[in-house]
Amino acid sequence: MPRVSAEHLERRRQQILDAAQLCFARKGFYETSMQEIFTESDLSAGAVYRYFKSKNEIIAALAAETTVELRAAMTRTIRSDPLPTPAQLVRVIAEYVVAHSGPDGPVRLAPQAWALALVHAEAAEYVKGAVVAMRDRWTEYVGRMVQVGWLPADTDIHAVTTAIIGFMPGFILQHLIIGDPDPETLARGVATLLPYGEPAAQT
Amino acid sequence: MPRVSAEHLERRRQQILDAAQLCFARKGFYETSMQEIFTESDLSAGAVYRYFKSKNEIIAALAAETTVELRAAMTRTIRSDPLPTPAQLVRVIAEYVVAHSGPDGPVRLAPQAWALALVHAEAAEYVKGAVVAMRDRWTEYVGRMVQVGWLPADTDIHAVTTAIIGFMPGFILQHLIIGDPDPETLARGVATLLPYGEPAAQT
Amino acid sequence: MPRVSAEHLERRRQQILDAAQLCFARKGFYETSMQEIFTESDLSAGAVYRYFKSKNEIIAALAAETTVELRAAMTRTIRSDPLPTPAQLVRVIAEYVVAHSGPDGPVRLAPQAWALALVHAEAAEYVKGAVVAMRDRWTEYVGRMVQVGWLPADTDIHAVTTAIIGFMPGFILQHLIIGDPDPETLARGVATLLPYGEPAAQT
Amino acid sequence: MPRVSAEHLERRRQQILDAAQLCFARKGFYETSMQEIFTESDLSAGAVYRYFKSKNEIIAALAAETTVELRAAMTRTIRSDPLPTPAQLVRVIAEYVVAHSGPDGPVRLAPQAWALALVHAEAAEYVKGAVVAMRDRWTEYVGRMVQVGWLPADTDIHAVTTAIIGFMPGFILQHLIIGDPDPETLARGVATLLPYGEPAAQT
DNA sequence: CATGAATGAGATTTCATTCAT
DNA sequence: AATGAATGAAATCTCATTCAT
Repeated sequence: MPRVSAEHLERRRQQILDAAQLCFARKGFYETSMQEIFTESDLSAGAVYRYFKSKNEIIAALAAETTVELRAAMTRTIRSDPLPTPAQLVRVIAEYVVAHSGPDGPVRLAPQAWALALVHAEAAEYVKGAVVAMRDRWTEYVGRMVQVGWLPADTDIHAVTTAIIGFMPGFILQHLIIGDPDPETLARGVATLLPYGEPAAQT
Repeated sequence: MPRVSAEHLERRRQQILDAAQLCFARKGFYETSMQEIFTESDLSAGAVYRYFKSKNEIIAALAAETTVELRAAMTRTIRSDPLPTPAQLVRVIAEYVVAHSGPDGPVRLAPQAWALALVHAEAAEYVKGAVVAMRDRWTEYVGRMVQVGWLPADTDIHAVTTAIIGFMPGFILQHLIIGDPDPETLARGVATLLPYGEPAAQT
Repeated sequence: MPRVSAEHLERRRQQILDAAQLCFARKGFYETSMQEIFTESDLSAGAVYRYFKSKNEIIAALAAETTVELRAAMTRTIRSDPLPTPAQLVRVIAEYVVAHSGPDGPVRLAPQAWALALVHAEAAEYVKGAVVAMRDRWTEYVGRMVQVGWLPADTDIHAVTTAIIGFMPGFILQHLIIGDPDPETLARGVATLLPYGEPAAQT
Repeated sequence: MPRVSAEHLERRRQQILDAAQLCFARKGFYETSMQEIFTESDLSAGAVYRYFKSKNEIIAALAAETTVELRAAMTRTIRSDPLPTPAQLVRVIAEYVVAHSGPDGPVRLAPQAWALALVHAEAAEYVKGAVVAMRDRWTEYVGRMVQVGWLPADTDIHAVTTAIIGFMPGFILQHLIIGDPDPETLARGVATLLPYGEPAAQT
């Protein structure tokens, strides 16, 4: 069926990425064979290889695409008015994480991408890109914390970002590995530590 | 009536684990072949397989052992007197991380172990064990924060632990993937957020 | 009632053969993919397969056609008057070889066709046909050598042909593989061995 | 069965090369799959790959080894006393060729190696080496032809070598592709062309 | 106890060919 | 007539593991 539309091509690409994401979330990059991706995507080997030159290229495309949505959610949240408290922000994030951490969920790819970055020079590049992009959102947020007076005017924004960003991987790992914490708990903990804007905090 | 002493056996085991740790830190669990472990350990295939039934068993043994030292450092620190501030504590941790993040360093195994846990049911067990053990240290620390009055008496210790523990994976990932942050910066950021015990904090 | 003219069909066929010849000369029959032929010929897969049933059919068509031109050159030369000396004849051949041995040149197909003939029964047929046709020219030439008295009247023409024909593959292989000999050198060597008609030969 | 002797290793290597030679002679380099070599050699994939890093390495080893014997035969012949006539020399060669041209014979590798050299840069190196080594024997022979007075003292030995060497590939190709000529015929043809030392030649 | 040669299933990728549009 | 997306068999090579010596 040649002469197909650009949409058709894009749909196929997405079909492959969707299948790969499910497989990778379930079994990881290494233990997922290409054969499983063929099966899951209902496509033949040749078809998949028409859209992606290699397994690594699929991984790269997924890594690039996966964090986009989470970043967008963060951007929306930190730009809302009034500025959300840290507890409110991490709650949004944590809820996103919980919602996308099912057995097939894309959040499960994050730790795998981090691990891959340590071992694969090319992967390191794009994973780093995704992490830096995410950190930029946090930097923006910390900047606004200063603006609203929650942090002193002379705050080292970079330093605070370095610290505060940890809430996110901290929650992801606890949720995925231990399983227990819920957004509510995390938000309560953050509210205790950083009681900005709380009614009667830090007497 | 063993021909060789128990020490000998233990020495061999450690020799293999040391070699494996170097290899895994460099290339990851999957891209390290057993052959590389044989070479790095100066042992033959048969010898290695006498001490470990499979590659997975080596991975398991390493994943179980890797965080031992870091946990010990944490325990020492949080039990020291007077109680270190959060900034002081994360600085100790971050310095340990930096010191053990070289191309061969055991800290590089941590993200790989996290990823493995998501994909391998058996691994999930012992990685979870290590993470829980680590979290127990943080729980102890948060408890002491309440004791010294940095946090209210009615603090939800579990919730605060869930939040504060994030500083550690946050720093590990930033350091390993982006490369830039140093313990000094992290400590400054934490001190800004949690200025307990700081000379002239939060006027 | 064909929609397109016979010329059109023939033109397409030739377009494909030309492209294939370039590809095969560069990379050989096996390492040339059909895709490369599609690209080189600016035709689609479907189009090429309309004119040739298979890759083997393209190879066959080319192998059959490649030596046509060289045979024609030989025919012209050996029928010229006066009869060229062996040295003169091989010089003509060698010059043709050199002129058509560029990275794309059709002469590069000859050794590949010889190799193919050893391995592929069908190919063996038409390669043999081409070789026999070429040998017929040499037989004709040797016959004329006898006629002009360079060889005894009772010469075993078949035997001499068997021997003298070797100058051609000898030169082709040396030229393609080693690269050095030039027509001049070959002609001088042949003139030394077979000094018929040379001004002051073989005192 | 570790700790095996060097002979054992050498035997295995040869076992693989022997199997490969049979396969390649029958089906050619490209149409022989590694699986066929495994089967023919009664070895597993892993075993073969312990001795040769790749299929190309097997081809290379064979190409290097195959002409050794023929070269040795030539050397013996051209150094014998009295100096053989060209007809005698080519007869020896042709007999060797016929004896080793069976369906499995190593001579069948020669045209394949020539073709490979045109297409594979690395192969070009060692095939060229083999061809040059062979040509060196002919150069030596032509030198001796001059010494015994069959050729003038001022003969361009290189040029004559370039020409005379052709008898060999000429016979190989005719024998393998057409099938008919026998050493006897070739020798008669050469004797007619180059009647040195013949009882009553060239009246 | 130690060795390391051997196994063989399985991984990724390619490619000639087909056929719906 | 032409397109080119899709097929799926097959190819090369790797690697955890075993066991005769």
